[in-house]
Amino acid sequence: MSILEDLNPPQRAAVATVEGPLLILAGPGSGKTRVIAHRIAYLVDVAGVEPWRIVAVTFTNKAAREMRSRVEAHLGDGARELVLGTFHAICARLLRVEAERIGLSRSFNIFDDADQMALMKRVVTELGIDTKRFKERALLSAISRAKSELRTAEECARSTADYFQELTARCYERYDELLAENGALDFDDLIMKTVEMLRDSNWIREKYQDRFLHVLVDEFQDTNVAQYQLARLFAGKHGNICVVGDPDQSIYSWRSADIRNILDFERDFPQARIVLLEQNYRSTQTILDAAHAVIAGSKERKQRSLWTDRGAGEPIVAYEAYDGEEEASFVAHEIQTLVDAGHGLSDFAVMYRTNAQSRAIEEALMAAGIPYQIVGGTRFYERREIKDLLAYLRLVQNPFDVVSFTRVVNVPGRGIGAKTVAELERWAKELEVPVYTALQLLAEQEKGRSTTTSERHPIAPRQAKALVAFMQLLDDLIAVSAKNSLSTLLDAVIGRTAYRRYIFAEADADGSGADEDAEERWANVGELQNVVSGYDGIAPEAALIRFLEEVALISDADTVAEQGEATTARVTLITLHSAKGLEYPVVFMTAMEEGVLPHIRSFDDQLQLEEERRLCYVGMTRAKERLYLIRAFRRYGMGVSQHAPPSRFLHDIPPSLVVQRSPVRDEAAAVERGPQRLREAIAARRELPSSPPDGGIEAGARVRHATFGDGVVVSCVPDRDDYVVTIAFKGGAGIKKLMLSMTSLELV
DNA sequence: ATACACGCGCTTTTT
DNA sequence: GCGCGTGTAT
Repeated sequence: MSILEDLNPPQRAAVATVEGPLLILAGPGSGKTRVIAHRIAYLVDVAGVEPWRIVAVTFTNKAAREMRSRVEAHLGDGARELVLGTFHAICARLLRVEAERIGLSRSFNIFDDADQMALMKRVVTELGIDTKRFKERALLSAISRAKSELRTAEECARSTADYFQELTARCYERYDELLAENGALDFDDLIMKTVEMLRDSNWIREKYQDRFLHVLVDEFQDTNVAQYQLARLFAGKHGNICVVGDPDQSIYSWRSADIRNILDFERDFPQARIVLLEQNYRSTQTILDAAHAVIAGSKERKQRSLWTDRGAGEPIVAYEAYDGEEEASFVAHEIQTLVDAGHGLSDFAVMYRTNAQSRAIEEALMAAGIPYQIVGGTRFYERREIKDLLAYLRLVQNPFDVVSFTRVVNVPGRGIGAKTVAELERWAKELEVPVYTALQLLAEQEKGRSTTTSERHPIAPRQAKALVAFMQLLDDLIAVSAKNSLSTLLDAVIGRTAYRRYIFAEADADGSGADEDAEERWANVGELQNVVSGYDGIAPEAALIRFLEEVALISDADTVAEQGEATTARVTLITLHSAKGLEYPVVFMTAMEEGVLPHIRSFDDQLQLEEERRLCYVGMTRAKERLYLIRAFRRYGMGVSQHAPPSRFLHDIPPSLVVQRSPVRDEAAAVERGPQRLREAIAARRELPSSPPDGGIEAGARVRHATFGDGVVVSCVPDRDDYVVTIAFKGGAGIKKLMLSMTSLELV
């Protein structure tokens, strides 16, 4: 039985326990992905289960692709028939198959974040909601939370505890109505509608329960209530449900992920077998010990351990830079040093808490000539030109999509302003028909036909003419789509709208420098044509549906270059959230400061603080060989520069695992930065009270710093919840004065 | 209808 | 320090 051969005993149990419910608690680097792939192969090869009877859910599309290719290694072409994907992708597929039976259009569009916002804007305007007090974002996320707990608008309306909830319920109802009118579903709908479908239709439920003999869910700690219900529904008949997760890596509670699912699983399936994977094959013992020290600070955590036989390895490097800029250049410099020592560029990942932090790192890497890739950030499919063209394609698939309609009805400009659109919408509402239907009526009237059957439209002749032309364009495109490849359709969109001319004409109007921008945007259009050509083998109608679906469900993490992929080697820049599930030989975690990690918005909530801690743990456990924990002494935020105290998580790491470094140790940098620090220290002394503050250190006191050695205090001033102390140190080249955090000092 | 200028609010994390 | 949205001028 070659499938079980190179597995350790718990892994083997996880693979070969075929019948009944199974909970696998898998620590970071414990070979979880491998176990799942082997398990699927085992089910097929040894237990004789047909691949199409297995449904496996992953967290990202990339994980699904990876899983499929791993299973392929065992099963060959049989892997094709597996139902394998994210919850969202699998649900979208099922809903399309069953669409007619549940009163859904088969060509529904999937609304992404921006589409949802656009729709919500309409809702709040319609309902006259004060968006100063109640943000669309907040209302949307309340609705999303409700949907992820399978609560309908009606149910929300029945139990409102305060005004915000009442408002949410009202918005929810209207928002859903608008989605339906637009022939669209949002992300949460994909899950919720599938659950409702399986719950309400005995026939459909039995069909899938009979079909799915085995259900697997990866990253179970990050599923929400609706997703868990769905998994249970799938497994409702045979009860062969296997979930894999790690409560310590639960970092998506803000997206309604619910750790309680793990506890509920044990309750819902009391006979469940539990397997613990605790041997780590990824990191050095030093990295594991440090990560463990951080996560052990978490309350209400079941004691678990993690071990490796890989040896201690390099100590962790803790680096205090002066500011964000210096932090970034340290990263660049360090990467260069390690590259010179033989590392490849793809060995490195720089991780940060917020996307905004990537900027500084990016600039430093660029200046150093180090190639990099940013995961997430401004995504390709969020570029204006791409969204425009996608909106045309979406209109072709579903002309009732008002969000896409308003986006491109006047792009490129064709004399149809907001007022005209509003007029058209009002008329449509009056006739109680969708906007697209109103447009068709208007076109007929303009052609002089059937003026008697409906009320005369209120649009001025010139605008009416423009609208008719737009509808003609749309209808032509729909005709093209019926019997041509996706490429031909996209080319038709670009050609018929003169999109290239539009891009360059817009650049001209803007003035200097914009030409490059236009070139880049046109290149993006070319890239989209490239992507689309990958769908040309598929039948025209199916190709459009599939392409739009895949684009809608694409995620940040999906854009990480896969290992062994034939691209040029690059350093990876990535958020801690997106980094989950990945590993790199060398990891830099930046901005290890109070307010960033943990993030300031989590300060007043114990549960959120715990999640920040887990986020830190996730980041640390990505590292295989070397881990850098970097912070800056002062950092810019919202226009001002402030002193940033070190992250509380750093204090949890035993000092014996860490080597402290700072620019003064790295002498070249010290010479450069010394005078600037001194200037700022003097400036600070002028602005702030100079008397020794309560709880501070008297001027003249002798202190010790881990990096700089012994020194004498020049001044000590309060700065937020710490003191900034200016100290004169005896350095090799005379006396240096530095500003430091008081917490980093020791009195001697 | 389009173009530009100013002011406000804000920044977690994303399928 | 920035992007977005609103308001005003052409």
